[in-house]
Amino acid sequence: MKILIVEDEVKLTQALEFLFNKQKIDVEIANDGEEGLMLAEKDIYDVIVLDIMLPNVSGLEIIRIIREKGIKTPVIMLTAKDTLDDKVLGLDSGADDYLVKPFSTKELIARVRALGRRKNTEYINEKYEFNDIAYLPKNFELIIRGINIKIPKKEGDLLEMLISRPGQVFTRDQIVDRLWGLESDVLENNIEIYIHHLRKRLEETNTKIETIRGVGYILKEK
Amino acid sequence: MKILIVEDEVKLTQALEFLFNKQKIDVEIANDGEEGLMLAEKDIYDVIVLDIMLPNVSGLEIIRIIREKGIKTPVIMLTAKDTLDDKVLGLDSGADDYLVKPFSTKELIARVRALGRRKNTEYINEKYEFNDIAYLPKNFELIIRGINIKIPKKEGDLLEMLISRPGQVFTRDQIVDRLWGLESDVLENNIEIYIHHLRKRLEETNTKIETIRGVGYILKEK
DNA sequence: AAGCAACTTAATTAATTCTTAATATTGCAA
DNA sequence: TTGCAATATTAAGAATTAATTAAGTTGCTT
Repeated sequence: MKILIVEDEVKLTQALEFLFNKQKIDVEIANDGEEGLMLAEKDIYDVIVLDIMLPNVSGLEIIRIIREKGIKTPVIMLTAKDTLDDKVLGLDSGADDYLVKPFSTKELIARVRALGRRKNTEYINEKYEFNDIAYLPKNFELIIRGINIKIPKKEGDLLEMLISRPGQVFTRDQIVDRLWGLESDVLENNIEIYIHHLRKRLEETNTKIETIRGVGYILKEK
Repeated sequence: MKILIVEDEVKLTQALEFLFNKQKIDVEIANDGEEGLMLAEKDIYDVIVLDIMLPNVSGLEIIRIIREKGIKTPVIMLTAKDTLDDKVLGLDSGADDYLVKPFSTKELIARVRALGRRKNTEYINEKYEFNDIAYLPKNFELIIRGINIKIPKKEGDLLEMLISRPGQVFTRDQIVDRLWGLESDVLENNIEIYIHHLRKRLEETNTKIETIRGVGYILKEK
């Protein structure tokens, strides 16, 4: 699971990053609204944690914009007591949950987990299932015909991305961003290599990865 | 998605072009009002970004004229703080959104995206449906009798254009402009080739592409 | 510190898509 | 109805993008 935290208090973000990492949850940080919006738009996160009060672009703005764009990633809002407004309370803002500052980090982690796992959300934390395959991100295990196969991390991350929303196209950019981070400059060829590895593993299954030339890849039934 | 930017600051337009391209958004630039109007009239863009203060013809003029002509492309206005007038603020000008200079390029990109994806906009939808066919531009998939067929990009772009407004004639010029860009010098014969490909795909359906001799093509029920 | 697994780079091969070009057909006007 | 311009068809080769293979590097584990 990979989450985005948009929050301008640097100390807090550092602490959260550390705690989430301990829980095997990857974290990307944005320290202002503008950067947060840019990252959120990438549509590569499982959960977004969003402070309302932000420099440049407010949290509510960010939600509005990404929801307009059809991005359905669950959002948890962080609000100070004195900025608690009805929109947030009623979750009309487009957010899925909120926490009032100061909050317990344990509580936040629990809620991130809960949202990441929620039914109806495309991402499910514990186990992804599609067609005749399943994947356990926690142990990087691909399950085919009841047999669990441990696969390398990068392969796992890629598979997780694809299986989290089968039938949806993931662009090469999205894949690079998610697997190698934002300002990485790995050769795009690496995508093809991991796709290749996964395809080999899926050979005997009824599931395939389709190429959308010039765009990206998509997980489908054969 | 393809957008038109009408703005006389060359440095700004160059920067924007670069940034939009990175987001896989095609950009056409006009550096003065006259050229901008000429291009906007072509009615081949998904979004138009329009500076108010322009040499020759003002941005407000351009909107007025294209709206009079029935062109519904969403428009985002760029205004300096000191030329912010009520018309723009109230969006009575015919524009759909506005940004005050200096603006965050990320914000602009976000808003272009939001408008480009808006329902009822002619281009860019999740799914186009007409008669007995449908098209998914994201995956370049044509759906016939419940079967999804992947088609090449150029074919897809052409189909998207036609199916976005069925029953409307698209001129050969519009098609060339949209598929190959303005100063391209591909042989016009290419249009016929792609029309031909699409027709083959539509053979078994109840939908056809009709030739309007000397003008262009139109998507219709058989 | 050696050995192994995972990851990255690089180079080659394969496949698809786009364009050119050459030829055939159609529809319209004189 | 003949001839011309516009459109349709087909085939071939360029160009682009992806797949594959191999070799080298890193970093972890024991």
